[in-house]
Amino acid sequence: MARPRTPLLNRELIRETTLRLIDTHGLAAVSMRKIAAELGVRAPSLYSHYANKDELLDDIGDTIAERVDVTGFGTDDWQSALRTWARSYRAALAEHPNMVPFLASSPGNRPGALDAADAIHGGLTRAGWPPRTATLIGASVKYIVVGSAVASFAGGFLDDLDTYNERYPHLSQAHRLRENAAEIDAESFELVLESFLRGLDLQYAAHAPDTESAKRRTEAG
Amino acid sequence: MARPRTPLLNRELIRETTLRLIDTHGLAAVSMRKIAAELGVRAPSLYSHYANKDELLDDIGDTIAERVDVTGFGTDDWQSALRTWARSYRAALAEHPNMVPFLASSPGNRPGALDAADAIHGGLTRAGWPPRTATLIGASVKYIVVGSAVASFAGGFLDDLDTYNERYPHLSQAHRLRENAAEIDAESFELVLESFLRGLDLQYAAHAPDTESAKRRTEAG
DNA sequence: AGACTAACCTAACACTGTAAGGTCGTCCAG
DNA sequence: CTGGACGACCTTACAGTGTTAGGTTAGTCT
Repeated sequence: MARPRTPLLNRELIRETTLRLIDTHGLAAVSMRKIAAELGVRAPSLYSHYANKDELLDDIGDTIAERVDVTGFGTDDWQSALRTWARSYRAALAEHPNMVPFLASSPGNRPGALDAADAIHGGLTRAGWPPRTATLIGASVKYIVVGSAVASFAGGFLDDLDTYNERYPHLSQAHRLRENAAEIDAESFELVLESFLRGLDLQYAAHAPDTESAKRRTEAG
Repeated sequence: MARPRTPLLNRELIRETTLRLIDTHGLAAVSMRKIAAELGVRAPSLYSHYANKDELLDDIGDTIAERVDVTGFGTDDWQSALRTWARSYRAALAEHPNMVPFLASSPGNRPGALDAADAIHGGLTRAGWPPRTATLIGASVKYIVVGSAVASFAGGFLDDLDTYNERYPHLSQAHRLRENAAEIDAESFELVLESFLRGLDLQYAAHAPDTESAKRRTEAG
């Protein structure tokens, strides 16, 4: 075969096929040859559409990052906006857990990420946070989201639970993991996010005293 | 050469050489052949000491994890213990940033991690937290630490800063990154950790009312 | 002394990402 | 309508990967 009448491949098709393979078989098990095979094609043909494997993975990463919602920073109060951002961010990562290691270790300078960072920083400063603090808050929430995705219980924890119950008595209560690991992950994420926001709210009064939240806190204290 | 008079290799030597190579050249650039070359030996010889590459990397991960300090859970109050744990954990990861992607994606069932989890869980329950909540708090702090290591600003962010200043006005203040990226990472980590602990403290009264912290909060409220 | 094991070696396998260059279909300029 | 450029596939091949098999010899144990 040489050039086919109608193209067999395009970026979207390659992207979706690859993501499906990653989701089902894991990141490490996916090679250019296997992607090509799944598409009924030979590996070098993929290079007509992507310069190399990293560019393909980056592109997949971009499509995942598109589902992150930062619109709240234009409309809602800063706490709600952070919540919306964090939850949609976590949901996007949790949808493709096998991509998380790649997303986490690739530098954070994908195009959408900068738009998002700008929206977040703008929203927080408009809400009264000093620019430097806005940067720190943005990084903090990112830590929480990425940490919850990377250090997930669900991402393989204990294989033979029974042996541990004797050796680690304090953990016995925490077990029956694996079945409810996803639940623990979800609850931990909510706990750390909400506790962080509450702790942050206490600090808000000092920075932006002319707001609802600050007033509430001042009256209460 | 066959078997040498005195062994050229041992696990510690291999481990430290490999870690040094990872620290200086990055995880991806380190292969069994390069490790062997650095040791004046051929790659297959390494398999006399480690079953495979993952076992070697796991061993390195264990030595890094040994520097995590969970002794506070036996002596200090729960907040101080969490702080000590989180900071020493972060410091251990920050010492070898190139190992973080591997540590993060490898399952959390290394031997030391279970001892640590047991100590943490035990300390929190003794302090009055319900077992389930203790699990969630442990996971939360882990998220913060791992997230701060993985999503680090210092781990390569912006390459050409100048172009961004025009396109992303809200970020302009956040810049001069790269040079003070490590500083932002450190401050963000402290912010998220301390805010989380403060938010958590508010919740403490409801669970364990007979403690100093709860009393303080009750009197204040 | 003889057997066994340990620690190195060489050679080789299957696999990886990717470069070079061939073939032919499509499209556009003259 | 034709010629050339380009695009999308192909085969072939290269360097590098983790790892296995099997050889050789030094040290250790009976």
